Amino acid sequence: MSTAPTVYDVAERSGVSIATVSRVYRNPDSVRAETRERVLTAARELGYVPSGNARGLASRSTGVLGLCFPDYGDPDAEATEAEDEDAATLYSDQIIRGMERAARRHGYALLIAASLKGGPESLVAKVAGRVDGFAVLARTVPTQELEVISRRQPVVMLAGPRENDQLDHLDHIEVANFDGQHELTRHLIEDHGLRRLAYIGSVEESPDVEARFRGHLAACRARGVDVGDEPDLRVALMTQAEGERAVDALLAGGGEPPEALVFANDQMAVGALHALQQRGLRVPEDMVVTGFDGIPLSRLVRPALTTVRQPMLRMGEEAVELLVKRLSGARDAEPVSLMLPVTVVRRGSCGCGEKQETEPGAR
Amino acid sequence: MSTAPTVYDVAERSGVSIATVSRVYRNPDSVRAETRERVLTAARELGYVPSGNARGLASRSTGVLGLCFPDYGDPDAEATEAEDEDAATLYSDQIIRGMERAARRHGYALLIAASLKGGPESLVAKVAGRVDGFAVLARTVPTQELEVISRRQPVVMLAGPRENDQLDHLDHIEVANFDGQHELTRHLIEDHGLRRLAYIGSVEESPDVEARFRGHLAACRARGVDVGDEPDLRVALMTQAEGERAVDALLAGGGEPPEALVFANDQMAVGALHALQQRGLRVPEDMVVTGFDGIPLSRLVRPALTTVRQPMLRMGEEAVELLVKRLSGARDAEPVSLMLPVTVVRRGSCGCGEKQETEPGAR
DNA sequence: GTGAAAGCGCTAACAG
DNA sequence: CTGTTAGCGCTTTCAC
Repeated sequence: MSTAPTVYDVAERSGVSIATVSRVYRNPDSVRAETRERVLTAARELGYVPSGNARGLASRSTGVLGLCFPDYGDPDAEATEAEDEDAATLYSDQIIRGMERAARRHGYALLIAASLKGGPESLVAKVAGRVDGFAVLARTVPTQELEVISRRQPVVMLAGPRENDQLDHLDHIEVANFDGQHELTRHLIEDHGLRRLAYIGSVEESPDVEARFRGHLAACRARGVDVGDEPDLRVALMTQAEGERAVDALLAGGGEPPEALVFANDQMAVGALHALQQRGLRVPEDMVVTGFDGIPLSRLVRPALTTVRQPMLRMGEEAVELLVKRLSGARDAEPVSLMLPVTVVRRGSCGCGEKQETEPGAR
Repeated sequence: MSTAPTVYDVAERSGVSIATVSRVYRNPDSVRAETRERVLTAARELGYVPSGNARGLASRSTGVLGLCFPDYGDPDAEATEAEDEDAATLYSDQIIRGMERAARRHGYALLIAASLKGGPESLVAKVAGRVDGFAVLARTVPTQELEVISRRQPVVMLAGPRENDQLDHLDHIEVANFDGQHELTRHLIEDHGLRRLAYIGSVEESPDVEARFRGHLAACRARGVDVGDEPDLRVALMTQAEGERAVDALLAGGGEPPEALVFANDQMAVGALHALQQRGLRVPEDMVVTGFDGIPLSRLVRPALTTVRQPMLRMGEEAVELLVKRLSGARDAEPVSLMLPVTVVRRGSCGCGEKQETEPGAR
């Protein structure tokens, strides 16, 4: 593999100038058909492929959009190609797919990178330097670094609430966590007449998870249902295993057991379903269970899980739309903030037989 | 957003030369600590982000690996955010995840793009021009184009058999389709004593799917089981819906019904499970069903599906390893061809109660 | 340890 | 329609 051929080589071989070679690729119609063919032939013979870098440099644009997401779990932990895979199939994969799809529609490719740590040269910087604009999953990147970068190119922040500090000039997309949980809890209280609800959250300080809990709180309080300021239980990881453990913890103590277990995500809820089954408790007759996220698994378990579906795919698409909009003119427009509506999916685990969907008031 | 600051701006502001600014980013230790700080400070104040393009141009490398995959389904068909999503979650998503993970380990980012059609400037060319090397899912890209590109940079071909023609210098990773199906069919015949097997394939000319059928054939013939030269049925799409239809087609005709339905993928098999259930037929008592792929759904359906699990995640990882190896020296080494072993997963749908796994002879 | 200068391969006016 | 000419922003010897 010698040195790759350049426009000069192609130009020389086809007897035209480099400008013409360039035109053939950028705007074929602006070159006479015959000339074009000569150039293309020469290029083929030489094995010429235009350098994206040189192009980007000269034209100040890359035709690539980016996505930075957190490094879920360490890459060396060879996950058992079965169990955990489903779990991870959530967030980032869906967003990636949504972005890829939308990007393609607009003629962009997608550059993805999970966070790495490094010297002055961090992940974002690397991505930022190679794309026209990018999306960041909340809390993936140091605020200050993002601030600097976002001064130079469009960035959209995904999930999480709008950052309080200096990032308020970024476009931003979040999901109606509060509304979703609020509606779900309301449903349990009003439609199913439940009063003793146990909420299982996470110790992790995720704004999204917190918003869900606040939705739960609000729904309870508005209806005089007894509820503390804190989740009844906070787990470390929000996994199925933790969900199973949660059941033990909540049913172990004396006193009257709850009528419903309201989980902050589907994974835990699924784990709970297992644990409950093993204890010989029926869902929903003996105990109602609900989740949050709407992962594929949620509708496959028995009973199917009542949950709140997050539109992650759509989030990815919207992110691209926002970026594309900025890139085509509206660079200095006011920052946009989208709140994507969620869907409450009522299924067997709360006692609703047929699947029903509700979309709580999204703004 | 004015013009982005460059090394010159940073150099001027910090009172050093552009060379020093460059060094601070490429090799921090080669610059005196004090100087380095001055530069970094200036950079921060200015909002400087190194241009990946300029870097790539100057250093002839991008730090990015690529993946081209086919455009499954049209992007405008807003899939019902539930049904079809699971299906698509297969192939490309898993590969993407595997590649991303491995790429990250090696300090690379990943550029992904689904096929688009376009002028002389096709998808691959775009990707190729922006990465140091890339993987292509078989049959995503015109052979000739690939041939040209692969003369200039490492390319690894994923799935599909090694292309016969001029692409035999590419590294190549495939999955043991033949072995996997062979072992599965053998299992049905020898361990379950079945003799009347119906194979459901695809009209599409996929080499992978063909290899599976050949594995089936070989297993049958070696044991004197009656089987034709062609699948008993070829469907158009390999979807759940087609799987349901297949059941109708195969059970409609007079004559003795088959004892087992051997599907070329899991999707169809799952559809068949539904259809069978609706007809009041029990699986596996009345009819054995098997799939191929090992999608998450396969272990969630009831009865759980006996299938052959493909290591797509690993394929992504191996692809990156191959690329990295080429990029770090072994550019002219002999082309490598990997055959990844598959795993036969015995579950309820063939009559095996407990889950058992077998890895047929992979080379 | 730091500076000067020469490109990397391409696009983009501007002439012809 | 095609050629000429400047850069685009950074890395990289080679001196100092």
